[in-house]
Amino acid sequence: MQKSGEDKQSAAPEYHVDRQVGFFLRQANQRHVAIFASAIGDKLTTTQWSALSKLKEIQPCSQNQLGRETAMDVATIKGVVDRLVKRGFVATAPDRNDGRRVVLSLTEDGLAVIAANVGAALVATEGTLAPLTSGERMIFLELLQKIC
Amino acid sequence: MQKSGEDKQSAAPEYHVDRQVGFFLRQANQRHVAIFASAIGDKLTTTQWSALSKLKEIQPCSQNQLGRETAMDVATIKGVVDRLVKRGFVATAPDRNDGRRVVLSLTEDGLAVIAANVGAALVATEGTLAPLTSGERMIFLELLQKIC
DNA sequence: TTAAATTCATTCGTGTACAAATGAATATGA
DNA sequence: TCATATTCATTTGTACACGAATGAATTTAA
Repeated sequence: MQKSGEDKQSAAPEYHVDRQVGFFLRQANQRHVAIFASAIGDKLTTTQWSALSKLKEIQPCSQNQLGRETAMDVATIKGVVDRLVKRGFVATAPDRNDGRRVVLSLTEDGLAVIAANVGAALVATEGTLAPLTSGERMIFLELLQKIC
Repeated sequence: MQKSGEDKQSAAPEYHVDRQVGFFLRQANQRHVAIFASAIGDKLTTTQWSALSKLKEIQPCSQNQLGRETAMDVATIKGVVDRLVKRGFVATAPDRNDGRRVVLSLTEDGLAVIAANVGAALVATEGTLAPLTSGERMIFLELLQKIC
């Protein structure tokens, strides 16, 4: 007896990696990162841009909190923040009320890079969604959010 | 005069990173990688699985070709293949007709891990798409492919 | 209040991901 | 044929991404 759902004559069940969501998600992300890199003018990565933009919204805040808000691991956000500090976009200071925390804030230069690149960031978003009509974009974004 | 499209009273134009496609794509991919990791039984990453599965389809082939078929950089596919060779899933051999190439093929163990994990890979796909109805899944996959 | 649990930041190790440079081998065209 | 271009694989350097472990600081609950 054959299990239902398998091919007749016990042919190998078909499996194609290149038809799985994961395969597409990885590539879609790769494409967006590439588009973003070519659109942005100050050598900022997508994650660095996320950290800067989010920090502008919620500053001052701790490193781990910024990581949580941007979906980055503690180890990941540390590296990202370190590089932004090194470039002078983010400033760190000890928290008076909590000896564990490092308080992050944007510097003048940090605010300036953000202002200078918001347009490019929007261009990157536009470029990534370019293959879709405006109707498709709305549907896509809605469904994409559901699987986050 | 104000540029059309901006807010009245020269309020700062709104920009939210956490509403951009890139932000969602990164997270969706992260979630899928996590689901895949917990579903798979042999400590295989999503990229390693892609390489193994694709190699089964097109073997024997060169390293760079496998990279192209799986959307991996030459440097990336090298690292992935090296780890698979080290674990005994992939075998390498010099190409008689082309002195530059390294011919890749699956070993017995390689074929075995694939067979042992196809089910888990499908479970991972299912888990990633779980928040969507079957109708939504079809639409989502179609649109996702368009932006790859 | 004090012991246990939690949070914060850091570090280590492994694994993608890609730009750029290199050298060897092959393919192309004048 | 022979110089040019292309392809292949490798290496270096930088940047995410996360598990796991550590130690210090703060919270909590008994």
